[in-house]
Amino acid sequence: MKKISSRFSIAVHILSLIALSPSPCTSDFIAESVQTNPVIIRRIIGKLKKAGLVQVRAGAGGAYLQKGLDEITLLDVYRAVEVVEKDDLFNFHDHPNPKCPVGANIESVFRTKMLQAQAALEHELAQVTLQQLVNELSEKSGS
Amino acid sequence: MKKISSRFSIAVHILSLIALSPSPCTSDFIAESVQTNPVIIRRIIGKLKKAGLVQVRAGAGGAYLQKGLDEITLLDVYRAVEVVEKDDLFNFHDHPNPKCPVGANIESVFRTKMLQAQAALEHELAQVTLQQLVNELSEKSGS
DNA sequence: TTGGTTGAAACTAAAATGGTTACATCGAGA
DNA sequence: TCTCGATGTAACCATTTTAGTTTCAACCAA
Repeated sequence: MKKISSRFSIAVHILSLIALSPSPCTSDFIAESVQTNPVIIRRIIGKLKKAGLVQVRAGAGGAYLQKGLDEITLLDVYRAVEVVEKDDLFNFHDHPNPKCPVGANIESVFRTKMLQAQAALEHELAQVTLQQLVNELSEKSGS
Repeated sequence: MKKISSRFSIAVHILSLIALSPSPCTSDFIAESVQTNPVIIRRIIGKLKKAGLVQVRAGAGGAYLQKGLDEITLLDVYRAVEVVEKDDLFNFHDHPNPKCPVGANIESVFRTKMLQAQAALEHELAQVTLQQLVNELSEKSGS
């Protein structure tokens, strides 16, 4: 395949950093923790902003959470960074031959199964809030 | 992201075709139902063969199932076509900064959650056998 | 022996990703 | 008000993956 983009993991990293850092989080500061280019960070923050998860102080600099940590789930982040379009994790091959009994019906049958699998994945993501994640992070860095 | 390769859906198509077709399934015949190039089909059949799911008559032509329909799950197929490496659906960004409390620990915390989500997806795939899928296909094409 | 088939290599085109540079714009503080 | 740092984009580039195509040697059954 291809894996799910690292945008997702970077976005989670960014949000955790904003949540835990007392100082204002500029894209430069965040880029140093993620170890990538500040533009990459800004691009992802842009998506998080569009999803209403964070807010950015233009000019002054720094990103801030727009919701409580326990109001943001991993699914929200996953959706925000457009890891996949809704209901579209699995690629289907285009236009099977409709004259063939298998080709004519495989799509709808297979798609149903795939939607179930995808729903299971998303359900799992929806179970985890950033609050839980940050708590675990704090425990680890504390010990 | 990127979506999960259509190899997966094509592989399922191929196996269903083999299961349902009375005549021998050559890559040309299959390619016509899938509506793609025969070489694409052979490449995927090669992977299914490596996974022990099908067997091919070299020279003569035609692919045949090597296991019972109820012994093959969608997870088997998913793994066979190497949709993703094991435990690797989600991409993690490389080398976060270990000097940062978040960067140092985000990977292990996040990865745990991702493995759970991936396990949920794979569990769902493991629930569906080709037998079920073929049954549903038959019902549809019969009606 | 011949014809149809597989298996594999080599190549192409398109798309997605991650990364980089450059720059206009904004806004808070001196 | 001016300046400096930060954001938001656009434009580019290299790499990887995918899907598709052509070509051809090897194989085997009739």
